[in-house]
Amino acid sequence: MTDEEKGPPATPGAKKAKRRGRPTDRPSTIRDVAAKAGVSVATVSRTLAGNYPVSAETRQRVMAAVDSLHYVVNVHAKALSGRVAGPIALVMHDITGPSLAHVAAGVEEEAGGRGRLSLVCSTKGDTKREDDLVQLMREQHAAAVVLVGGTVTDDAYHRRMAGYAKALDSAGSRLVLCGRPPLPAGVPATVVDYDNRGGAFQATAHLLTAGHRRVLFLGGAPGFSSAEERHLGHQDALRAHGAPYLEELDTTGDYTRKSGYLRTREALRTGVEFTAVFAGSDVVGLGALAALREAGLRVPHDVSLVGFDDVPFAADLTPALTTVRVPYEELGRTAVRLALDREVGFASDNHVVLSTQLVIRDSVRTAD
Amino acid sequence: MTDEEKGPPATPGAKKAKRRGRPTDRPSTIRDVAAKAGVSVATVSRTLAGNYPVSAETRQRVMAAVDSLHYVVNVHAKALSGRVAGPIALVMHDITGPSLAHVAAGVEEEAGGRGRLSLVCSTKGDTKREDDLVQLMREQHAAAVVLVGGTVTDDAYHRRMAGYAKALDSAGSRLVLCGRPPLPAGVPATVVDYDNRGGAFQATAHLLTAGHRRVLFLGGAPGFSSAEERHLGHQDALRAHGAPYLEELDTTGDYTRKSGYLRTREALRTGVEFTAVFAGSDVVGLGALAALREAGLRVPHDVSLVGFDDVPFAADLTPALTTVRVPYEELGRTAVRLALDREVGFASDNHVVLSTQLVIRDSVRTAD
DNA sequence: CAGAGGAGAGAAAACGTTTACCGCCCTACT
DNA sequence: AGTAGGGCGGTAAACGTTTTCTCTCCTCTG
Repeated sequence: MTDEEKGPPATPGAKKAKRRGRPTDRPSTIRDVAAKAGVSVATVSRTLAGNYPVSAETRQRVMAAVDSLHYVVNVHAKALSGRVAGPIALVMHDITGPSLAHVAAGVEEEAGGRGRLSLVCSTKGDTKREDDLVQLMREQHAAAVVLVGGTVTDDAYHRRMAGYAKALDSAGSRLVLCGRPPLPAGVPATVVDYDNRGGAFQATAHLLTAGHRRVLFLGGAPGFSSAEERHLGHQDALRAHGAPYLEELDTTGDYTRKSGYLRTREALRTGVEFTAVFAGSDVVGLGALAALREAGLRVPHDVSLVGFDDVPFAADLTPALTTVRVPYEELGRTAVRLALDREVGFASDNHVVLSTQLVIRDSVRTAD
Repeated sequence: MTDEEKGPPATPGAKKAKRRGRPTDRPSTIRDVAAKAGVSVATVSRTLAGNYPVSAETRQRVMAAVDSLHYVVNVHAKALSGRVAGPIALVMHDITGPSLAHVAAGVEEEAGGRGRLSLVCSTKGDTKREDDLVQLMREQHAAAVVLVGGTVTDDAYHRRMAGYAKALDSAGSRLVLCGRPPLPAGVPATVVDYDNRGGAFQATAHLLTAGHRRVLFLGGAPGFSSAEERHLGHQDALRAHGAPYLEELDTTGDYTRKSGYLRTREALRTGVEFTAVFAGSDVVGLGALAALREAGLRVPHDVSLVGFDDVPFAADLTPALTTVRVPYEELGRTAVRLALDREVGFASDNHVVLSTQLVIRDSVRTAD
């Protein structure tokens, strides 16, 4: 599947060239260098590694040979003899989303800083492909496999993760879940999440403090833990401020612009009253904004709006969107840090929750 | 640097466990499986590869052993014996940018579809780090090293690329440049670019056709080939439509929101006349939009605006931004396709230019 | 019934490194 | 003067696969 032939053996001649003599074709090996420099392979290896005394004159001869032959060490051989650290694998739904891209950047940065390579793969939401990818990363001897992004977190999900965790553990890799709820104790995995509930609480509380009583909630899909946590946070705030919970203001859908647009338009059409909107994600907020504007309503003059995520464009909207910042890059960095510290033998937590923070811009106005 | 010890040898006990007997600790090898199944390693290998007849009963025994030992093949060993295709390396400034993320997605998709792994690394614009990364990828025996994103393309740049190309070639890797100008003939590299000049031509032509005569051009930084091409395209259109070239309308800067904002505000302040703005990139357009709005000007009612790139948020702005679509994902896909086809022995072009396309939305209005 | 041929399996040689073990030669003590 | 020890360098044994030879049975054909 994932390992194909390097190329068809093609002609018998080509095959022979591959097997027999080295006709300028194949990259040179340490043995070629040794021969050219008139030393043993051990000396070449030691010269290159620099962890063993080598006379200046020998070093020079070796280096000259290395240069003239364009020698590069073969990682696979090196890894086989045990001197290469495993890469960090990042498995996500799709790299293109603004928040996921930041997680990826965080992972890449932290991994690179520690001399690790980052492998990225996208699943497009296909569970089967996720299975394959985890298996593949096991073969790659990845130091850590970081799964990131929302999913429905039902029983099947938990069984799947436990399976991944054990399979990876047996191959010496660590499973890290990013932006996902904790796993049962005993599962060999690390979870890095952020405070969805607290963030949502702050968002709604901000609206209520500004005097709004009827807040249209554009929630995420049921079953998704992050969506449910945000929902909970919203309700917490309602309760804390003594605001009524109104079923007609509580909607669910997915985190797309379209869904935000449709739900807002529908609310407007059916005439449910509200003076503010809390969008479960910034993109949903974008849709809401469009629907509001289309209906001739101004933000924040007529209705206030709060988003969630603080994606890059949030600050560039008009009005600049008040939203909840999620430390996506930090999420990625923390994921690899925890996995790697553990690998090196440091104690590290199995479950950390990063805090979120309300960032106030121009899309909320005090209710009259 | 990039290859560190897998972990400090720590205690002598740990070291011994590593070297000597296999105390449930180290992942199991093909030999363990062979022993458990009571067959030779050759048989295990063949069973797993499935490219050689093995009796049903033997197969079953082997599979049982594989399962119970949680065996996974070691890629490094496999690669050493020549059965693993090299990964695709993507080296970019920063994964976080909306357009680069799409290139990355294209690369990942095409690579994944062909059973290749994708390595991503970011340079943060540091040339030294780019050097290191290219060297690293050479060691990794990457099938292709894709460099993407704008840079200043001076002589030093060309020398650097020629050096990379040769170094990679000697290690059996192919250098692919994405969104960069062609290299001199003879350099073993592949270049995939898109039509900056043509796109810019269309953008300005669209404005001129709508009756605008004074178009503020927010160009990119001089020295960047893409910026210069767009500049050329803009001038082509001016000439083609008999519109005057006015120096005070021709600005350069970088492709940031801030730069767009500042330059537009400056133009407004100094009172140079214009009825339309052509922003060299969508983010720059975002800045222009903000400055225009701040000055009480409406888009497109008072001034028209065209961007470049068609980043995801372009369609979500108010007004939805008319812009030039760049096929970023296609760029990524093409890069790996060309590199891989060549590897397999198919002929493939060394230089392809993808076309861009004007997408008309709501930010341009016919001039009175 | 002899011999050809095929199916199934094992032994061992690569693949390209790193490193544990040994040597050798010199220098510097006692 | 004898020898301990340090600086250099070579030999060869891993590391975990794949694959080429072999070899041994069977089965089928003439």
